[in-house]
Amino acid sequence: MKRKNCCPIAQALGVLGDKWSLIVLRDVIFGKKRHFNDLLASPEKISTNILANRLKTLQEESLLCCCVDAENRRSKIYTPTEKAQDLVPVLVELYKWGEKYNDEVDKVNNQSQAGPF
Amino acid sequence: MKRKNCCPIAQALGVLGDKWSLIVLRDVIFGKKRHFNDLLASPEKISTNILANRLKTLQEESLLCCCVDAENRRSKIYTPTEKAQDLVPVLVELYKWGEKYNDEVDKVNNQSQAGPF
DNA sequence: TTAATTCACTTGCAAATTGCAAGCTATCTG
DNA sequence: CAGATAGCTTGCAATTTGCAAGTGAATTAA
Repeated sequence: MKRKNCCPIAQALGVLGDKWSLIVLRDVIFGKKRHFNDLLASPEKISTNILANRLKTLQEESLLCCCVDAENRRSKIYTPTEKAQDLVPVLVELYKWGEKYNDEVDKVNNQSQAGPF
Repeated sequence: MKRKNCCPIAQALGVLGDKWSLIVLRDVIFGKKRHFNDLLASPEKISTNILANRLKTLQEESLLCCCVDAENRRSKIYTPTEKAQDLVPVLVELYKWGEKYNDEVDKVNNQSQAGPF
């Protein structure tokens, strides 16, 4: 989605406003995951074609860089750029908000359903 | 997207991780827009069916509440809840990131294209 | 040295979501 | 009563997503 001449929030969402980009960046930045299969293994269960597509677009947006593992040439190493590291405050605020509100939803759900789920 | 038993970032993105939800919230929170047509008029050009759908889901997520305008009964007033107001830090960090990086892209684009765009 | 395994994808296809245009209903204004 | 207006809804094509299976090169195991 092109968002020329828009406010910075809209411009940021043009890159990050989808279901998976920030999950991948979370794993690369906080989880220090570096390989395709590491990222596949996250509990959110991204599928292989979507992950491949996100890795491509995140490289195009200069958020990730990719190099071949010197010790295992079939393996690629994805690392976050400074531009990606600068998303840490966004991820932290999202974390705090999610923690505050979505855990409350879980509490309510848990209260209405007896049993240890 | 259901994200039970996930990290707070994934839970937050389950609600906010799409192209339009945070744009609508930006307009309601910062732009103080309160009516359907105000929200339609944003430069990002959301379409009517998508806006109606977002307003519905944002109400279901307790991010917006809706009441009928007492002075004009065909008009509805959408207001942000405290849960939505608590997204201000997220929006601010997104704004700062977008300002830092996407304006740079504009600069580069403008340099390569002569003329006052 | 050959066979199986692993890594990082790619492909095919069905389902869901998005975007555009048009229409619709209730209310309000002249 | 005739538009105009606010807030949608509907239809439909295009794009995106999600699942499963397959591919090819590199590596490891027998």
